[in-house]
Amino acid sequence: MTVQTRPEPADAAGLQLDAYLPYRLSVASNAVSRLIARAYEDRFGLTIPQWRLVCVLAEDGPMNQSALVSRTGMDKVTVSRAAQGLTKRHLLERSENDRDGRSHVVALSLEGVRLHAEIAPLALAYEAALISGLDPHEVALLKRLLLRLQGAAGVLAGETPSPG
Amino acid sequence: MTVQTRPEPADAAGLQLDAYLPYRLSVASNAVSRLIARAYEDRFGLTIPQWRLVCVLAEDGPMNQSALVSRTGMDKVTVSRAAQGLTKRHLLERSENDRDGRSHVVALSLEGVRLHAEIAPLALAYEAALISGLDPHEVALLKRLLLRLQGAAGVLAGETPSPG
DNA sequence: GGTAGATAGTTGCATCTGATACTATATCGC
DNA sequence: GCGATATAGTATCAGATGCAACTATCTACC
Repeated sequence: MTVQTRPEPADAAGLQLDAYLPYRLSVASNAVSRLIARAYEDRFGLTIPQWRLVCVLAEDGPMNQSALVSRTGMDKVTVSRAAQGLTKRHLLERSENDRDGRSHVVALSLEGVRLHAEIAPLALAYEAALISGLDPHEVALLKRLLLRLQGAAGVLAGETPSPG
Repeated sequence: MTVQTRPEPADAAGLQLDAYLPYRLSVASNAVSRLIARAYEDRFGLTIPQWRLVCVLAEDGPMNQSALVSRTGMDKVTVSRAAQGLTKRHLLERSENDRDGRSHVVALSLEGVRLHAEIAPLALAYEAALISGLDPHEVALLKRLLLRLQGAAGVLAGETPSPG
């Protein structure tokens, strides 16, 4: 019953895992994410979702959680939990939104701003190390292509096309 | 205490999440993975790790699990569980390795080969849809860059540099 | 040839993740 | 204003993931 498939069936001849884009993408992303996640976790006790919230709030200023959801593309549950964790550490502050009793406005605290300023150079250093030796315009193209893939995946999944 | 950070601290000025490569990579990979995972799960009841094992075994023929680990880069626990799931569905067969009592040789069953031949065209169609409209040599470059990033991440994480 | 350390693979556990269900508030239509 | 529906956010549960510990076997060295 066991089959020695050196020569694979004709139908499947075109498929090689190593050259399969979703595979390459996933493996590369996992490697990079693991690296980054470990750095933030070990040195600052931050998860990736938490770090993303900090970044967005530092860039764009206070907003409510649903704005964070659409801004980061993360699940609302993920955002909620990340915000809770950060609030517990007083890196975030949540104030009542008097225009809408359901939502709260989330903002970085002074300490949160300080942490962001501390991590940002490290984050940039990691990026620089990852792309060292690459042509800058190759990097730009890479980012464009990633956005493109993200958009295509969203469309194929039946989402309303938002990115790309 | 709450801080309105429209103009961010100078240190962090260079960091924009949207342009941050690890972020772009993660978001794109998640979007693509979700799409693919759902397709395989819904239509064939396969997880991504299971599908990878099927691919590798179809390409390279029978091998033991540790070979699958190094070939796919997945954790040995992930490989073990994926192999168990596939074996339960009789898509895989495991035979004793008389040269080494610890390991078993894992091979696709006839049914597994059939399933692979059935899914492969779908997998290729997804890839084609994702990259439609892209210049083929851009795609080639993309794959090269992803390998490069994977290798750089591994090196930075202190692994012995294997890929790239 | 027997013991120490390496390797193959599994199990247990702690964590992360996302889908679903739920509460509270807001908005729309009448 | 009042009821139906939508939205903000949280809680709960199921599944995936990976690390660490474990068992079994193999290899090396004395």
